[in-house]
Amino acid sequence: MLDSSRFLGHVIMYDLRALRDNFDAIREQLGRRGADVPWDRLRTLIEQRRTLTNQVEQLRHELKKGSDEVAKLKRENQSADASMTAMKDVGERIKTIEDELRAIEETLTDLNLRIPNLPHASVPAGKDADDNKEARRWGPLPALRAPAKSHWEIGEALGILDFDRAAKIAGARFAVLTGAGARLERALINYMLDLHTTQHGYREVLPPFLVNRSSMTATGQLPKFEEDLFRLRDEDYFLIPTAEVPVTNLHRDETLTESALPIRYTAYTPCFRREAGSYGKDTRGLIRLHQFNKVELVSFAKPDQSYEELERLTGHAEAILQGLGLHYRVVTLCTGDMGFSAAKTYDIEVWLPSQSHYREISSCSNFEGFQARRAGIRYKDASGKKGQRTEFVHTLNGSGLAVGRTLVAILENYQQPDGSVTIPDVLRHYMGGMERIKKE
RNA sequence: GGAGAGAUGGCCGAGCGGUCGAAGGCGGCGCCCUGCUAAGGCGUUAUACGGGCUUAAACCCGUAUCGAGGGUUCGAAUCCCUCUCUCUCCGCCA
Repeated sequence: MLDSSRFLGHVIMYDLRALRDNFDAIREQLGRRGADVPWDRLRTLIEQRRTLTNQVEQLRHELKKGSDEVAKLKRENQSADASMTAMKDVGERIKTIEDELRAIEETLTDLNLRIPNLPHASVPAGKDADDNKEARRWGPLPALRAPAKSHWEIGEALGILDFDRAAKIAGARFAVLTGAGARLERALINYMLDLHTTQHGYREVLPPFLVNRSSMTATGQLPKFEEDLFRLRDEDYFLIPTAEVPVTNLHRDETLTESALPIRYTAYTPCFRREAGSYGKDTRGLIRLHQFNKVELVSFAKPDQSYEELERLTGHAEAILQGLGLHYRVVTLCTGDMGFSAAKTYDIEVWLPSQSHYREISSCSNFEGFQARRAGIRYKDASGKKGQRTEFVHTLNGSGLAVGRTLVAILENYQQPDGSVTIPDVLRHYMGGMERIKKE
């Protein structure tokens, strides 16, 4: 099996040739995105690498010729001392240049891995979330018969959410679900997985929740965002921040068969995030936790079909909310608000009555070839005919959905004046027929 | 955790210091033969990067790649070191 520890070698996000040929165009496009890339240094390094590579290849050619000469002379029982001395010198020159080259490639690779993806042409330009464009809304705003309570008020009153004990056993930003709350979370997971596998054509995956450094690098979490991740102290394992990481890496360093595309996976996993830098934000409730559950959708698609696939995948995530009867809207993220690896992203935002706000419950992105290049995921047609190129696939993923936030939306949108919560129809058989959650 | 074995092309498998990008087989592709099929014959069959070239293909030249990274040597698939992974046995464990 191939090992992608070779990341610090030659597999690089931006193909250096493409980067060199389109340097100014890329620089300009990423500038609008707010990328902090040391462009001039990058350009210098690329040129240096090119020069040194040429030199070293020429010398190696010389060395090869010389060594063959030595072999020939020895076979003929002639003295090869002169050639050997000359080649020793060539060998040393090669080594010197190689050392230089190695240092340059190391910095170059590191810089390169920190360059974000190029936004797709259809992405609106903008600085932050305020510049995102609403694409559509679904369903009516819920008409509540009393002032909306927050989900933590509802949940604690019902005895199904316990933040005090979560703080005791773990700390801030953790939650304990009990009784009908725990069951509702489980029901949601099953409902989502069942819908995606039976109606939307995804294959279910249950991946590892810890992954290695290569996997994190492939999907773009590393090297730039290590501080967002939980990492084991004694071994180089990271807790996954999303199932995107293990599931996309399923096909790392593989060449897929063209006719098999698109390949679609869905996975339930817990997700772990340090949430460094979000102090003071969403400190109460289930919205922002160090550990939360998510059902993820991942797709590997042919480049000319990936935007179609993005629409489809987003629709699959929306279908969950529609099934649950929850009002939501879809927004197209602007250049400044997109994640590092994405070329285009739709956020699905569900309505939360207690905040009178839409809150993100899913994020669906097309990464185009960005992750595929880092991860070495290619495809070709299986005919065995000559002349076909193996190309990088496009990868996509989206939450389908964030389970905890879905539970929040249910508690808040289906709360009743008496403090109970009605369970949406589609979940009832997963809840053993329960129709509403009442105080026990 | 302890002891041992191993990693070579799409697959199987040889090679253990030069003539090796790598024998042989299988598979794939092309042509031939054959009424069809089967069998058979001949040939061909890795990838990446750089250059020849102003665009694309073809072709040619160069370099790299035998799990990964370093080292020894004029020369490494072959020798040495480190790491990763796989397998077997023992221990531990859900």
